[in-house]
Amino acid sequence: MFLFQTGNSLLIHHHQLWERAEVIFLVILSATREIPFFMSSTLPLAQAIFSSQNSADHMLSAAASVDRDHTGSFAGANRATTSSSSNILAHHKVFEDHGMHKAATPLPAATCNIFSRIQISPNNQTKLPVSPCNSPVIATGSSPRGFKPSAMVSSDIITVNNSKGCLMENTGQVQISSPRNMGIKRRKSQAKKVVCIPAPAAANSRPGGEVVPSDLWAWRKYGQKPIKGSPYPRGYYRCSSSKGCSARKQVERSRTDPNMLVITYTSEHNHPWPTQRNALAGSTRSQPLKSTAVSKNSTGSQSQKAGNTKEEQKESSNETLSPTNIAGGRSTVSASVKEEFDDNDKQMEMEDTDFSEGFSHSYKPSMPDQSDQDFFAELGEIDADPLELLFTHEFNGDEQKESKDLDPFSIFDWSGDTFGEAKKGL
DNA sequence: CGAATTTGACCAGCGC
DNA sequence: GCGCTGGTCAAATTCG
Repeated sequence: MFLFQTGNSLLIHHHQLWERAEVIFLVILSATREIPFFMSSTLPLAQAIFSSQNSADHMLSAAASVDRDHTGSFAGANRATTSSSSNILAHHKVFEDHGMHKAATPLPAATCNIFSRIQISPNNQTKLPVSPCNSPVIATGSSPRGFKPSAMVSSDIITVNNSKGCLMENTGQVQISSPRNMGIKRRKSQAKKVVCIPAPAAANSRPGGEVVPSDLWAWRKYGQKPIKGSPYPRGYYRCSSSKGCSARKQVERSRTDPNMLVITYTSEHNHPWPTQRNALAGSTRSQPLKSTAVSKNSTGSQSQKAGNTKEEQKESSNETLSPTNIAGGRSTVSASVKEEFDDNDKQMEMEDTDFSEGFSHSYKPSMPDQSDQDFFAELGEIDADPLELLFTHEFNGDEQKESKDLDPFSIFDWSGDTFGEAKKGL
């Protein structure tokens, strides 16, 4: 596990069972936003999650649970969010105050911190505190790449007690895309990942407009449909990074919490992770921020309903978030610390520790052999296909090497952005 | 002009 | 069988 403190954010890079190339956690905690951020190595999801943001000045977002050993990592990660340091205490308070339920009064979108519990499975009764509001939660109906998500939040067993939480509507029946083209019947079991993330702040001023958090894949919108029972339309996107790619995603607002976006991924990308250039080249139209639009947004009415699709979606595209955007604002890397486990025992040992104590120490320098500067300096040297790095990496205990390979900044190609510059500054 | 978005139409699954 | 609903197609439109 790596622990970074990046300005107001604490980033925990937790890779477990890396030999499966499936498990990675990134937890970013914000002192000011009080929003825990989890992330999985399920790349598109991670990207989407990672790129989501609640507001322009903080890189935050949410979580994915990927834990072959049941709830270990997930629980640990969540526990981590409740542990010490001023950041974490804030989170802890959030957990307690909300009692895992909806706040009595609606919180501003950017500070919505409703943590509910998700019951993972009949076999695994551990209840994981997960925010349906701020932490994207991923449910997978089936496992991509043969990964068995024993503790990955499984769709058909997930329950969200939070009545206003983001529902994980992944039932046994999974709707798949391209039934006509592929000659495959719909509603058959297929890889499906549901991500629940907080809608970017900009979206909140524009209800009905889907501000789709970007991932590094390029998505092209091919449809939009009003969904019965929901005032918000659902957008249909397919991967445009590669011609034959069948990856699709659906983006809609949670009907129970308009501040949340529910992104459903179906199918897998059949091509390597695109480079930033490619992703940008194939992504949605860029649209420069217009002051008029901004002012309009700033005074936007929440009463707007779905159907104002044209302008909303254009703005959606405009606000498609990128790591650069996320990194924008005040977030700077003030310190970095990483700690790594070379086996599950160590990891569990860490999880068993009192995070309220452990964190305050652990995210302080605990990398005796490598300075923060060296660490990020090495990170900067990474120039490889992050997908390949992620999915071909074998956990060999070479922590330094691994720290490079798993560098989330490299993965998300922060080069040139504020965050990247911050890294260089270290 | 190429690429992305919009949007009505079409089709298939599902429930009654 | 019929209607409803969700998912996709594709022509038209929009934008850089």
